[in-house]
Amino acid sequence: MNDTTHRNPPRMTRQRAAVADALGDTDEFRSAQQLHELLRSRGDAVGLATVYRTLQALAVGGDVDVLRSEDGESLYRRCARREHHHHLVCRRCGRAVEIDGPTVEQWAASVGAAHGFIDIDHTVELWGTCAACRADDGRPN
Amino acid sequence: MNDTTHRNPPRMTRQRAAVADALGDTDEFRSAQQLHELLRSRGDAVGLATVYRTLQALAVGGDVDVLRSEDGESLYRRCARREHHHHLVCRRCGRAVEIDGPTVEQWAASVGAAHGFIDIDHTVELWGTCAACRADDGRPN
DNA sequence: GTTTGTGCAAATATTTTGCACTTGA
DNA sequence: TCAAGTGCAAAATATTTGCACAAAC
Repeated sequence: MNDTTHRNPPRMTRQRAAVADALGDTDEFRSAQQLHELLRSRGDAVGLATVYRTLQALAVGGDVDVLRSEDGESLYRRCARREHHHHLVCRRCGRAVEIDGPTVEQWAASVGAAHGFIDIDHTVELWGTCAACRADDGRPN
Repeated sequence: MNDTTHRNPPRMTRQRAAVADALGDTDEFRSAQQLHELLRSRGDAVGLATVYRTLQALAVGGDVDVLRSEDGESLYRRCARREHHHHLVCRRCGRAVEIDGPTVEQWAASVGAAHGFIDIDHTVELWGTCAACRADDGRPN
C-alpha cells in the first residue's frame, strides 16, 4: 500500500512552541511580521521564514484562523471555537469578536447553486473600530 | 476661500480611454496585470504604473468595483449598478454575478453596534467555479 | 541515523513612487 | 501655458523557496 497521503504529526521544536505561545495569549489578529517582532523582543527569536511556515501549518491544521486585512496582509489568531465562524475585527488593533452569520452559510450555497456555480466558498468579515481604539482617537498605532 | 478639497475632472487621455475600454466589454473581474497585458496585445499599450493609477482613480470615483482574489490580488470590474452590492465570482475565470446580501447590511451594522464598534464595513464575497469552467475541468487556466 | 525543521539569503510578485518628459485643455 | 498625466526604472511589501545545517524522535 502506497501511503503518500499519510502525514506524521509535526515535531515539537522550540520555534513551534514559541509561535504557538505568541498566538495563545491574545484575542487580536496578528500578522506574521508582528509575531516575528514580538518573539524577537521577548528574546525568543524565530526566523521570519519559520514564522510563516509555522503559521501556515497551524492554519492547515485548523489550529489558527487566517484572514486578510483590508490592505491584503494575512492575519492570524487562535480562536476559541474550531467550527466555522466569522469575525468582527478592529481595523486599528486587530481585536476580534467571533460571530455567527445567521443564515450566511446556506444563503451562500443557494445563491451559488442558482447560478450554476459549484464548490462555493464565502468570505464574510466585518471591520470596524473598537471602543478602546475609538477612545485612543488620533493617536498613531 | 481655501479649496484644497476641490478636484478637477480627470483629463481624457488615450491611456485612460484604453483602460476604461478594456474594462468595458466583459463581465469578468480582471487584475491590473491582465488588463496591462490585454492592452499590450491589442496594440494599445499603456504603462503598467499608469494602469494601476487609472484603476485606482476609477475605483475612488466609484466607476469600477475592486475586490481581492483568494490569493490577495486586486481585481477590477465595471459593474452594472453603482449601488453597493456583492458578487459571486468564479475563482477560475473571474466571471461574476452581482448579488444582494438579503439583510447583510443591517445585520453588519447591528452586530457591530452590539459590540461597541463604529464605522462598520463589511466584506461579503462568494467564490465558486462557474459552469463553463467546470466543463473545462482539468485544463490549465 | 533518518527525516523534519530552521535560518538566511535570494527569488517572486504585486503595487507604489520619484522624476524627467509629454500632453490635454 | 502649465497643471495633470505618463513611462520607466527603482523601491517598498509581503511572502515563498533553495539549500546547507541542526535537531527531534
